[in-house]
Amino acid sequence: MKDTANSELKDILSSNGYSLTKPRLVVFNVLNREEPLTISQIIKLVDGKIDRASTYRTITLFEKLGILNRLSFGFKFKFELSDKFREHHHHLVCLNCGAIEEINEQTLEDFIHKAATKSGFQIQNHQLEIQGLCENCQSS
Amino acid sequence: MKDTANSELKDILSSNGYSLTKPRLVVFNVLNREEPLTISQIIKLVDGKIDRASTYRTITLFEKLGILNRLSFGFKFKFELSDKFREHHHHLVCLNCGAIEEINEQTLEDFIHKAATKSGFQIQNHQLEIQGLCENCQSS
DNA sequence: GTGTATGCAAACCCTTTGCAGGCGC
DNA sequence: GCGCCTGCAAAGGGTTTGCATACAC
Repeated sequence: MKDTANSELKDILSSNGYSLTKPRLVVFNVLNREEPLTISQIIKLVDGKIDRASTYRTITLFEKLGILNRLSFGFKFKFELSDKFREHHHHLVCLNCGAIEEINEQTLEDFIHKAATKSGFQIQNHQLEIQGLCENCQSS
Repeated sequence: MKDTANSELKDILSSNGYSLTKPRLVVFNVLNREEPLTISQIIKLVDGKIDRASTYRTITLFEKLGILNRLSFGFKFKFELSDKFREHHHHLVCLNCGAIEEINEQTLEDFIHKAATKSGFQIQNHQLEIQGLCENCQSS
């Protein structure tokens, strides 16, 4: 699975004229293991291995190539690998404990597409984030 | 309509122990007239009238009091007045010309609530953003 | 070997904070 | 009149950029 992901990454890079370098691999592997991360979390996780500036440049490039998605979590942006590497999904974010749960509902997806198409719009991408209280935090 | 909005604003402020001051009115009026704005757009629009620091403080306060919502638009946050002042809706953002269209579909809302509740989650808020091409830009 | 990517360091910009004076109630 | 709010200016962080060296192909 990991190997598949790495060769997929290499394909995307080289078909766009970029090479697979150490910083790019390091950032990719961090994102491949963890839940959505803020830039500063990514910088901390790769600290000592690669320079901050390279981390920023890599994230910018990955976003341009559609390798990762930028999500808004409350008042911060977080990044996670795109649908090319992970199944398409949305997030339930608990406002109390910060837990992040994924939801994946085909009927919901269909509805979103239907609603947008109705306005003559041609969908390329969408994000849905839901905030509230998870089951554990409702009782407290 | 504008007057209604202004008195509604005053109510929210005073019932929370805050007063209606010039900077707060200026920022509110800018948001009441325009489509979603980034912080730097807001700062530019109120430049000369109020200080940057006050703009930041006002936006922070408004967000805390639920007067405005923070939205993620691509790689920036934008702000617009909350459901208290505008009907609840979502956005269709054109990736080519940047046009922002609003959609408002009750069935979609119901579906989002149903999908989240299924996981035992108690919804408090949600955001949906859809990117693609608007009707005009599809032909070019 | 050639051209791109990295690391380093400095510059830049956005945002926050402390404080004295001014304004809302 | 009292206490909160603003403007100013400075500090603090996060992000970007230029350039010489190192690496990928």
